[in-house]
Amino acid sequence: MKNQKRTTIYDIAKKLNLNASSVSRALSNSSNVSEATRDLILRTAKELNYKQNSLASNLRKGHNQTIGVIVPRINQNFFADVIAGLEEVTYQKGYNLIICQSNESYAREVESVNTLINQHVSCIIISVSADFEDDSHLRNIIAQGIQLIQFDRVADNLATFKVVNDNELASREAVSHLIEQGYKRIALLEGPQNLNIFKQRRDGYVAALEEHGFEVLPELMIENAWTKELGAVATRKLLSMANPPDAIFASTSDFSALGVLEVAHKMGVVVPDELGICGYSNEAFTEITTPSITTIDQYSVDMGKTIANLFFQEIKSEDKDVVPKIVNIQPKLIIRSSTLRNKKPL
Amino acid sequence: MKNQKRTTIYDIAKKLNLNASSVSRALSNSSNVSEATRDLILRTAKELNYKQNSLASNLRKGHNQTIGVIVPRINQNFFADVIAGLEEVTYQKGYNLIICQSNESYAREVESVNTLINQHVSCIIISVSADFEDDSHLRNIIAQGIQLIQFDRVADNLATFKVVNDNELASREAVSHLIEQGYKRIALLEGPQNLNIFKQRRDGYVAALEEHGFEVLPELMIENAWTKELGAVATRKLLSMANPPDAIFASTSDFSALGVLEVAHKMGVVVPDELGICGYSNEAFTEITTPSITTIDQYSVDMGKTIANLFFQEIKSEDKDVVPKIVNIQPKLIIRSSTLRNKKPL
DNA sequence: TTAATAAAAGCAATCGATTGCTTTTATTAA
DNA sequence: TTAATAAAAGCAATCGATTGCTTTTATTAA
Repeated sequence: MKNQKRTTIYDIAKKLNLNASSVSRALSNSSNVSEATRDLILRTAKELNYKQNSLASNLRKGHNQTIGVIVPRINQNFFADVIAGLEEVTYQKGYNLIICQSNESYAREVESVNTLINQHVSCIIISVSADFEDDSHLRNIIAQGIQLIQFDRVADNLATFKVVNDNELASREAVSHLIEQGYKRIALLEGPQNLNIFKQRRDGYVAALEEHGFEVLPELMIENAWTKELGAVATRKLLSMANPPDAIFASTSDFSALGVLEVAHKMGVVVPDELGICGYSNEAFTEITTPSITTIDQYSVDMGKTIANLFFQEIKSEDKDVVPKIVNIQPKLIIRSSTLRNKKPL
Repeated sequence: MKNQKRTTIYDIAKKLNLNASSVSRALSNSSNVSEATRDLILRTAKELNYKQNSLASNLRKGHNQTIGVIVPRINQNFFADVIAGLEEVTYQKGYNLIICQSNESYAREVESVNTLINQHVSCIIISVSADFEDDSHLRNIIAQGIQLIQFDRVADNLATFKVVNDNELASREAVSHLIEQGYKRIALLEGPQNLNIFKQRRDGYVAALEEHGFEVLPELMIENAWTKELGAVATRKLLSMANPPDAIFASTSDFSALGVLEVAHKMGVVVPDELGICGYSNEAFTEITTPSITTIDQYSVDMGKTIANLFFQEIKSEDKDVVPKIVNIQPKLIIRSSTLRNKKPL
């Protein structure tokens, strides 16, 4: 059973007393084969259970119908959704996806890039790891003549195609909403600032506060409160302050927001009356917590589709050098109970 | 920039006035190259930014360090977790994953199988689609000399390596738990019976009832209540019966269980006092609903690792024909508030 | 019926890396 | 210093499909 020989075009050619080139042409449905021999070849191919060897074909043709994807974690909802969206489109076009996860490790990200270069993929789609250091590996992708599309977490200094969410806008809208609901002291839970998405969310937070004439208070901005646990820790600290915040924007994730909610419950702080909570990502669970959590939808599956379409429609089809382009997807604030309180007169 | 030539071993050989075979041997670190020339070659390779062409290498060597994966949906938590587990192990071994989603369509599953055969992957890991029809495409994988591992949703009649959960046991434990909590009329929400996992869960349900001397009532077994919406519809119907159930086991998914919970809330049925609810899969949200939902953990990430290890340790290493083996993973009943009521004396 | 043209099929090189075998070079033994 | 041996390097075929070019066969025009 093992290592048995597969049927090749030579087997078919031999059986029919033809040349392999005719078999190849018949199978690829190109010209210069008579109707009769084509039929014969196709029938024989089926009979011998012939399957093309894509390795050989791709090697000869000099391109590979494969796209590489590198994400921090495959089983994080946002990335799983993006990948599902990507697959949906690439499948239609007959392309395969090779998927790697960096596990938030820069070293592993670099290794994955190298593997994908070796595989001669025609495009690499990447969202960088949390401990992203420098972009030399990304530059190497371009140097090897492979298309590069960055998404979500992108390296700012590198001019490539990018598909991102307008994190600053979303953040600004979320904070503005909190202000409109009458919250006065709004805390921010932040992610690592070496990732541009978190910088942008902070920028949006600051912009909204300033826009409404609020003071920006460093003591209300907690770095690295990414997970549920860290969100909980940060909340405990914030709510124990002499002058505690009356709203917390967990700009890192909904998981962080969930940590906030649980601590509030435990400390007997009523949400949304005494504390407003806003998360980020529109995870499925935000709809079913008590109260449900206000959050930001990133249209992740659509983002995947957008990325794939960008490749097929704008990058691949062009022979001339294409000008890198940034697609900015408008995220949407989903207002739920955790921030909806009747506005009290001032 | 486009279609530029990459550095090959011939470029290196030419530059150093050597033969390509020496370059190849130096790069693969095999014998018959002097220390001096090896160093020279490695230095030059780095200098010219040489990257191996895996297509050519794999074609020549006759095997491909790639594993194909086909799942119904990439962004369904269970499958995303399994894939993450797979990737974790295959990455360590220098293997790549090509990932396809069937979108629960049999036709697409067949197509994906063919693509992966063409890619000459060394193994295909599959969980079949909901409208699985027959296993000829799977037999074809074997006929082409490619290893096949089925997981979770498997084709029973085909003897291959399989990694599954003991669905019957899990189901029996869940129903037994409900009975122990004093529930008397336990309804079952079922999935399509052409998938063996759902058949097994039904079997476990029936077995538990019979074990405890309960009657099996067909009117309490609702087919095709897979999603949250269908779970809600089924619940509405069940709770409107003259003699409604006092517990619902949503054996299809936690989403279905969530549908049950929401309808119960709306109809003013108190959970767990008047209605016990048990789901399946241990989705993240089951922990944070009110009340939290009793469910079954499938150890999905571990399952992925188990599958990958099976390939590397038992299948790949053996040269003799290996005997297919079924690995049965013990799922775990996670008891939460939705089924915990104080047992009332009969 | 012959010549001109078009269609069909074959030839051979190619994509890039690998590897069994042979030849050349370097090292050790006689 | 020469012969025997070992190490290093080169030669050439190979993996399977593709494709520009040439040759053969079939078709149409003269």
